[in-house]
Amino acid sequence: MVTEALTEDAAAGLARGFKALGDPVRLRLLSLIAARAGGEVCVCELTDAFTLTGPTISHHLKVLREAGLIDCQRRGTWVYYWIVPARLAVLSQLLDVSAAAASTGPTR
Amino acid sequence: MVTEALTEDAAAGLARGFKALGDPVRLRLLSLIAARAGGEVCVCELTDAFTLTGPTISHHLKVLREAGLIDCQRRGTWVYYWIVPARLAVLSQLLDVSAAAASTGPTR
DNA sequence: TCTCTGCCTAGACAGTCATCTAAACAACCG
DNA sequence: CGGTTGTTTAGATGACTGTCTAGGCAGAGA
Repeated sequence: MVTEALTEDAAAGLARGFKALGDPVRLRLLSLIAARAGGEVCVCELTDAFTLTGPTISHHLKVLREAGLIDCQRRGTWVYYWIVPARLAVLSQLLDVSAAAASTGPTR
Repeated sequence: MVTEALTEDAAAGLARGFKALGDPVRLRLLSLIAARAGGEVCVCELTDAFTLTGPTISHHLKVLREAGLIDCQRRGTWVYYWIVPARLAVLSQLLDVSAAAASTGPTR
């Protein structure tokens, strides 16, 4: 099992991802996009799900995008967002490995 | 597959966990504790691994503890910290499920 | 009891963040 | 071309965060 302590650089990269997830609004945005049939969601639908202003939603989407968790494309009038599964998997795996190491006991 | 959108309350609880992970120092602390043979680490060892002051490390440990990710106990002079695997597993699973939903296509 | 060491709390300070309003940009449609 | 709608950018503001220094509490040992 790979349970080495993180290097400073690795921790910084991963923390950027977790930090983006550390806001209830962004988590719900991610969840709304992930749960979406077709995998793509228009911004207007996301905005409707909150009592926040458009610019605020736009800001949160930008944070998620800059963290590599989602990506987007404009098609005509509308902008569509989707999940980047590989990035989520990396973060998930770190937690999974740490939890496993802790619950199954010492590594060495 | 369970890929419902998160409720506001659920998102708030989960975000508290991810927020605690969203700092490089805290991520490294968690990793150091998880990688530790025996599952427990003394604060003094953690402090030595950083160029930060004791109070700063203490602060970060408190944040992790209040997020339910670690727990601690004083035994004589020293305080020992350990991972709470169940909490990490919950966060890991959320990401895993979202990634899976996004990569395998529509849920319905 | 006195002192030493390990750890935490309190308070201060600079930097970051979530949110808003106002304004700009982009695409469609008359 | 002008107007309407969807989305983002810019700037402001109040709140929160990471870090420090100073000081306090807890346990061990002389």
